[in-house]
Amino acid sequence: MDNLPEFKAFNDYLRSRGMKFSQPRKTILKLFLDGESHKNIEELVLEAKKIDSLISRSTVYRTMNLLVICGLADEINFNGERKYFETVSRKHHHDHLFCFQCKSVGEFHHPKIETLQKEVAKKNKFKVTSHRMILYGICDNCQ
Amino acid sequence: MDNLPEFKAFNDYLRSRGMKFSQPRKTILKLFLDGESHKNIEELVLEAKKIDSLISRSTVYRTMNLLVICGLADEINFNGERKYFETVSRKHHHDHLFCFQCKSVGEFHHPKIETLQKEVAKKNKFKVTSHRMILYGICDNCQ
DNA sequence: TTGACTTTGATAATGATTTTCATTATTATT
DNA sequence: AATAATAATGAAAATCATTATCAAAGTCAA
Repeated sequence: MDNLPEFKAFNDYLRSRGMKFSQPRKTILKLFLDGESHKNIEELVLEAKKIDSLISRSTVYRTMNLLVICGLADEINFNGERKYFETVSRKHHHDHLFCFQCKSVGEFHHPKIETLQKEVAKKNKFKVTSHRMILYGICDNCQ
Repeated sequence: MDNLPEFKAFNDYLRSRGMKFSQPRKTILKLFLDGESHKNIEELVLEAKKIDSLISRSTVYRTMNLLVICGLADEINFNGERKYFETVSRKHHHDHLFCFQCKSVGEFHHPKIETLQKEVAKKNKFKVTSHRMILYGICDNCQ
């Protein structure tokens, strides 16, 4: 588990600024990487408490913020809903399908759309640093 | 001013459920329709107070929520930033360019992308009710 | 003018997130 | 080991945007 590239990356990041890769941080990183690829704080807190009931909500927030800062996690705001985190490193870029019914988050990737986005950016002389595309609706299961 | 279609629509909506098209509501609707096409609550409150210093933040929130419910306003969440409102009725659908520097909001429309989105939805058996696409970065001016 | 509404502003409540702070852990140095 | 320096933690308080509450004021038909 500890030999995943994210463990090394987070460890490096922390060490490089005199911070520690503590046990709570390891637990939270592990949970973040495992299972469902989109988790919100509430889910992470619940899972963390199952493993170590002493881990506090504060620490989950703090750790997730660190992961975002050091580029290992991405925040996504689905309209209105509470914010979600997803892993950055292991996946290629993708966009989202958000189901209003079951709140599940699907993913898709469409290279042609990416190309057209770049075209749009160029036409508007806009320097894109990131982009986000979300289709809202009802997923196959919920229909 | 009062003969804009939005005034008629809001008036109809309110009357139809025994509500009043009060002066504060008129002022807020006017501000919402005027000028910048993307405004957040803070901007609306400031502008409203300039016109009528008695208008409260509560009334701005309440009125904007009514406008969203009756379909005259749309809420957009740019990642992290506070939520923005935009007019629904007068514009065709479009997507957004959000500048991190000056927080300005540009718009674009690309029919081909829309087509590809529908294609993606179909492939995933996902029933789309709305979608949102935002390019984040630095606008022409700020570069 | 009365009575039955609706609207309003001020204020309190809420919910998610961040900050504070006293305590506990970790680590390097003696 | 003991110590000192610094970081991490949990609990609780603070913050921020938003929503709900409520008493007072406004509207309007009968």
